[in-house]
Amino acid sequence: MTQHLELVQSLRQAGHRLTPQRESVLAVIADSHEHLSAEEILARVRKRYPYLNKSAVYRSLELLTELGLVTLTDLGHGRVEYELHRHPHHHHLVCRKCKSVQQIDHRLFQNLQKKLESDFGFRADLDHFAIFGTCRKCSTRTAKNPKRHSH
Amino acid sequence: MTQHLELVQSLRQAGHRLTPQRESVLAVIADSHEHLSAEEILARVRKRYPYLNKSAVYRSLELLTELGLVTLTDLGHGRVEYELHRHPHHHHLVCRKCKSVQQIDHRLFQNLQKKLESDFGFRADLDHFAIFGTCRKCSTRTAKNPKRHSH
DNA sequence: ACACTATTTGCAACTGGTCGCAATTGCATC
DNA sequence: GATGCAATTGCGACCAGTTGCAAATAGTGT
Ligand SMILES: [Mn+2]
Ligand SMILES: [Mn+2]
Ligand SMILES: [Zn+2]
Ligand SMILES: [Zn+2]
Repeated sequence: MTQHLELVQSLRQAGHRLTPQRESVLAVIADSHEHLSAEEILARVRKRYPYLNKSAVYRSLELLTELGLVTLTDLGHGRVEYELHRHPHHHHLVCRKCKSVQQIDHRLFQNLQKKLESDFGFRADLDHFAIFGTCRKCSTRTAKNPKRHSH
Repeated sequence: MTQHLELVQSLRQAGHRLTPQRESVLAVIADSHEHLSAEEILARVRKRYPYLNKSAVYRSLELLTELGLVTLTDLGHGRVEYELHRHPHHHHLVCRKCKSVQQIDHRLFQNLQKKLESDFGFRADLDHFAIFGTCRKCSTRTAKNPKRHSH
């Protein structure tokens, strides 16, 4: 597993320990190509490593996020979702009506990011944002026909 | 109270009822010039109107937000914070190190907002965003001197 | 291989926020 | 100003996530 080496290095470098809990949480996230909730991560880890506690999952996720290996966001599904932090990173447009989630490129945020740095000296962490609003389908549908939304 | 009329109109127009709970929640928010947590709102309302339930506060806040009278955001203080939705709206830069909160103008987001609409047909709700990162002070401090942060 | 200890884990209690449901009430109509 | 009823509230149970603390363990040194 290519992620394993990166994990060990990052942990060592910051003075943390490599525990089976952390290792297995990262493995589950690295193996998935969707956003995963903490509950889902816990369930998947337990298939291979049954003695894992809820707190350990949350604490591992927090650490992996600090180390930059994992990224999280609230996509409006009632719980936070986690994903491997791949480069270049991406963001999401979430429709409040049909709940669709669309991926967008980080480049759209680069102007804003530069302006915040030049105007305020503020270095914004803009990885994995969720922007809520109304998607094209739902805008046009409600404009002409006041019917119920669908996914 | 100038907000009262606006509330009554908005409620009626959308087929909602004017209850003392909703009225007093809005009054507390309108009287404050800071961000308030739900807990703080509950405490302030109870000074005048002691029989108010936690659920009623959250449900009133949800409705007032839908009606566009109130806006909320998570500024990283462990609970969501509410504020009267004044125009033009504003956003915040939150420093992860010193926890400082800085206000910025909505105009910084207008290019992004237009691009999302033109490229994806997505109408983004961009009122009252919180952007996390590192402020100027904390960037320069950690660059030259690896000391503890302050507020 | 063994001892040492600071870090990490498991657990249970707690917190902020949501939800289902029965009791209450705003408001429309007479 | 009384009646009727859908909208709203209060309440308690619940859910996702956090925290304090005692027990366990990764990693260092011998
Ligand atoms: Mn994503
Ligand atoms: Mn604000
Ligand atoms: Zn949509
Ligand atoms: Zn700072």
